[in-house]
Parts: sequence; structure tokens; C-alpha cells
Amino acid sequence: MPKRSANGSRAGAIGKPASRRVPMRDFSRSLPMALLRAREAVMRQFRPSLRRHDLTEQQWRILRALAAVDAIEVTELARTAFLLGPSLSRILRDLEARRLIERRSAEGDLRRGVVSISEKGVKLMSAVAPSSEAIYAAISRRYGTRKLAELQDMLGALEASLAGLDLGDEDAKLTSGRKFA
Amino acid sequence: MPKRSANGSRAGAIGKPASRRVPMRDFSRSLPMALLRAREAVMRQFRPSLRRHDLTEQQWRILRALAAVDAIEVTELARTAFLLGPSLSRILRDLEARRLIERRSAEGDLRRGVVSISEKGVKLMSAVAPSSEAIYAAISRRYGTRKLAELQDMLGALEASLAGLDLGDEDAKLTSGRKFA
DNA sequence: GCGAGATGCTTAACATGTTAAATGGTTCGG
DNA sequence: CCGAACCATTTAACATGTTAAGCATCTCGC
Repeated sequence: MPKRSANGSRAGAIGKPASRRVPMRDFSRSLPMALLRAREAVMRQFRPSLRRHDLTEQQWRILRALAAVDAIEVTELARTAFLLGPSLSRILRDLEARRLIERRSAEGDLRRGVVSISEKGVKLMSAVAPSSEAIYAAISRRYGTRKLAELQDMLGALEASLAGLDLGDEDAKLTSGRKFA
Repeated sequence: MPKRSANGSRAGAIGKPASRRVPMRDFSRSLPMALLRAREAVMRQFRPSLRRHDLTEQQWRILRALAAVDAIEVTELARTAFLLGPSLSRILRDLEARRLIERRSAEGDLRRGVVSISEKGVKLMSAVAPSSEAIYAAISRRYGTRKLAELQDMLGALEASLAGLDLGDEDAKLTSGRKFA
């Protein structure tokens, strides 16, 4: 596909680094990037193990959440496994098809779905958990158990400090002012 | 702690919490979850602002990376913006269609693509950067600037400590190389 | 009871993450 | 030169993230 813009000219319009024109924090100091990179470094360790059991990261999160309780409503599960409704809905459909979970509806409220892990799901967890724990132990050893706990605390504190902050409309003040009541 | 045992729970009846049968770290102490939640808490602040400018998080990452340089090869950009090739390929196609970036191919090697931000892209960045910086400042204020720097350091250290570790085959040792059926 | 609104979940639509395969270009041994 | 191996990027296929709609059910005021 020779779709490229065949711009044979000497990069004419391409000027100097825009960083001089658009003042902006150095990319490497972006907190979201740091969190993303750290998480990816961690997940890279787990993914092959999950993959060998045909589990995605999210499916594993759901099974773990289900394994800790007897049964749980879908909305509550979404909160626990930190998944949005639509994602959870799709994943539950697949996990049910694989018979790793069981569903019914809540008594007295047919809107609510109640989910629980199946025996087959428990067996799968038993197969995965040992290696998962081993990997976690290796990470903890490598990074330092104490430091790891400290990191967890700081992450929790960050989350807590931003809870209910909602800065999302900051630039509304900068640009146009309030649009909504 | 009770040991895991397939104690033949009744079929159909939903048994007791599987946590008794599958020993596993408490879900709330999962490092990947903590990182995910923290990152989401941060990104939740930025997303509305980006959305007002019709930018996704990844598109913004790319523009930021491009703004810091004159031009950059696709592979290098993927590393900088921490995106996989296929994702980057799609996003560049869209950004080019919106004329926010410009592409050409490297002299002497037609395989390599070279990307740079366009004037229009720079203008867009100029429109977004102020609110982005304001949000970042608010987060820093709220969490503590010093603490934030410390967190960044610890995240970097975590990433570094896991670099080249690759525990992915840990459970191959545990399961004796059971083949997938 | 009953109809409007609220609630719980699912579906739709589009963008990205992820792995595998394909495409086009380059390099190098013979 | 020639073709095989290699390299950079893209395309393909499937799963999830994200927002908006859609459906069924429930609640409540009248």
C-alpha cells in the first residue's frame, strides 16, 4: 500500500522540537507512564503462566475474586475485580461457557445476577495458584519485601488522596468557563 | 490454616468460599491490582480533559513523545510511548488522517518510517498542555510533591529490578512441562 | 395498581492490548 | 546477481477498555 505521502521535500515544515514551543513536563516523569511501566513489568512475569492455563489477566482476577467468597452479585464483583460492567459481562459469559463459574439470579430481584466459582473453576485455580504465588515470592524477594509493602501503602495512599477529587473539569475553567449546572 | 482438599462438595450446591481450598494471597494485596487502581485514579483526572480535545490517552502519549523531538522512527517511538507496534501503527494512521503528525520514510532504508508532529499537532498540544499541567499540579499538591517523587523512584526501582527477570516459565518446573491438549 | 423514573445488567460501537502472520525492504552468502 | 534469512512495519484476529444505548425489572408516588 503505497499510501505514504511521498513527501520528497526536505522535511520542510518540520521544525525544531516542539518542546520549546509547548512547555510540558518531561515525558519520563509522567506519573501515569511510571505506573503503567511498573505494572507492565510485573504483569510480564505472570502472563506466561496464565496463558498456559488459557486465562487472561482479567479472567484470573475474576476467578480470584470469586474464590474468596461464596457467591457475589455482578455489580459487587465488578467493584472487587475492578472491571467495568461491559467487560465483566462479556467475560462472565465466556467463563460460564467454559463452566468455570455458575450463575443464577438473586431471589427477590430478577435484575441482579449472582455468580459463584464452580468446582472446575476451583480446580483450575489450584493448578495456577502455586506458580502465581511462586512468581509473587520471587518479585518480593527481588525488590525487597519491606519495600514492596511500602510501595503498596503509597499506592493506596495515592488512590485515597485522589478519591472524589475529580479534576476533570479543570480546563473548563481555563477555556470557556462553566457549561453545565 | 486449612489445607486444600477436594472434599467432594456437592454438585449444584454452592460450596463454601474456595479460599479455604485454594490458598492464595488476599486479592486486595495484589501488586498488579494496586498499580492498576492507582493508575486509574490518576488517569480519571486526565481523561475528561483529553476527551474534550478528542484525544485518547495513547494519542496524547504519542503527541507528547513527538513534541520532545524533531523526528523519530516508529520503532523508537513505540519504545518511548510504551506502545506495541500494532497499536502504534493504527494510532499513527489515525493521527496522520487528522493531520496531527507527518510521516516519511528513512533515507537509505525504506522499511523504516519517520514520524514528526505537525504544526496542527503543536497547536493542539498547546491547547491541552495547560490543563494537563494544572491537573498534575493539583495531584502533586494533594498527594505531596516529595512523596510523589519518592513514589516515582520506587516505581522506577521496581521496573528496574524486574528487568530481564522473566519468571514466566516458573510453573513449567512445577507442572513438569505438561503439554496443552 | 400503574406509569414514570431508577436500577442492574447486557449489547453496541469504537479504540487499544496482545499475539501471530503477512507484507515490503534489506543483507548477505554463494 | 540471486535467493534465503532477516528486519521494520502493518494487517489480522480476538479480548478488553470505554462510553452510550437498550432491556428488563423494580420502586414509588399518585
